[in-house]
Amino acid sequence: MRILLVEDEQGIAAFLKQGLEEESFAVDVADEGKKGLQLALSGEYDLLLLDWMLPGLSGIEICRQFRKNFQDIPIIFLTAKDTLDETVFGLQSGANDYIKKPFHFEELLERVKVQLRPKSGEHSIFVLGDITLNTETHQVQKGTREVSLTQKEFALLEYLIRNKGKVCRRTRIIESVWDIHFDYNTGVIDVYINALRKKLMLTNEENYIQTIRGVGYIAKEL
Amino acid sequence: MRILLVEDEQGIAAFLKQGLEEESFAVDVADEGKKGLQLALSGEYDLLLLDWMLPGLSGIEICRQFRKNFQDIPIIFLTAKDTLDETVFGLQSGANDYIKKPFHFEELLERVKVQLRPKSGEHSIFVLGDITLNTETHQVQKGTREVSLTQKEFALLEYLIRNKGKVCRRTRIIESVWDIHFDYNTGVIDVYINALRKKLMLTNEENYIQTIRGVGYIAKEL
DNA sequence: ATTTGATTTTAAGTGAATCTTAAGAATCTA
DNA sequence: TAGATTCTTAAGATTCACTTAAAATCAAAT
Repeated sequence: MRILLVEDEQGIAAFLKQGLEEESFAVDVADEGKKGLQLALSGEYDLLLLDWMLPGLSGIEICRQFRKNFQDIPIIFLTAKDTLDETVFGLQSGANDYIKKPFHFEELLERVKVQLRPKSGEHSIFVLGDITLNTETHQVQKGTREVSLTQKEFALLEYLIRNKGKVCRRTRIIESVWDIHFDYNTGVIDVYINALRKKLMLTNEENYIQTIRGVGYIAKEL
Repeated sequence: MRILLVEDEQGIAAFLKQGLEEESFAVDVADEGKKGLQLALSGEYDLLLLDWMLPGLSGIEICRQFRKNFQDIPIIFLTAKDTLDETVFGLQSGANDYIKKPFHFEELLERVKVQLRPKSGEHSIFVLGDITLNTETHQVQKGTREVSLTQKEFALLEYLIRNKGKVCRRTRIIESVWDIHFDYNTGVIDVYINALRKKLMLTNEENYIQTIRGVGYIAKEL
């Protein structure tokens, strides 16, 4: 799930970005209104987090313009304002929810998940054969054995399992897991696939992660 | 309240399902171990009733695997076995109660209700290996030795133990223990983890508090 | 109000784990 | 079989956690 965060305060932006990424969202940050709108309109995001007060365009203005083209993408406002008027105004302009600063990250996360729920039915536990991956606790098990994965290994496995049964192209993988958007000619993926297969002890009879030559990989049950 | 019943004997399953539904529980039945675990992991249940002997996975195996992801959901075993050994084994693997077949439905119902009773007066003593932490008296012991902790040290240890077995992310820790919601890039956690390990004299063989690089820490028994 | 001692936080150097790159070996496809 | 793609390994770069010490903050007592 891709989230666009438009927020000018460095600290808040960094904090939210990290927190959300730990929850395995892909987060891009714009620190200024105009750029925010531009990115938003690229259509690559599943959810928008907009600060209310922004240099350039205000959050509300972004919201209104964005809604002209995208009706279904949820928008959540981060706002220091709490007067009814303003809030109503915000919701009228097409936002789905708002949250007052200062807020607990938990609370934001909760609302983000609520907004995304209908689409993804988000469960924090994913299963692939006898492999379970828990995004909540960041733990992976193969059968009864606990497998310890590094961050990148975990992120890659999560991506594959989330797309279980679908072919995952290398370009997509590198975009989602590594956040690299150009320059795909790197061998990282291979290295990490290798690491995963090793740690999960996948054999030829139990090749939950198969390679599709020239395209990418696919995770599937046997 | 949703209950998952994993029981292979048709008759018993139907009997219990009906009885519990009359008490207005929502009951799902799995007649086989593997399916049982799968359903359990969906996270939709408030209580698990597990038969001891099952085709596929044994009840105990389900219990153990389930516990890795869900610490707070009560589990009751239905068992024909009554030797002390086996029962102890069951409770050790994470069950909250067990009931010997044959049993009166009333009795089962009673125990179910006990387990679901709103957690009143929160347990004040938490245990991690040979470490005990008493929120009532604010005391901590390692084995027989009393360990004196400062407020923050205590708060951190309490947080970790309350979430025993789960990975605690740094952002969560800093939110819950320090109440810091932005600007998390501080080294405090490291310093305090260090202090705890020192005061508790945790060695490499006895590392109740393990670090998950890039993510956070986990408190767990060995 | 000032001092003192304890606690909490910041900061910085060090070391270890992880990430990335690169290159040769193995495998697949045309 | 040749060329391309993927696998595997190892080494260099980088990031992150550990540790220590010192600064800042807080609380109690004079």
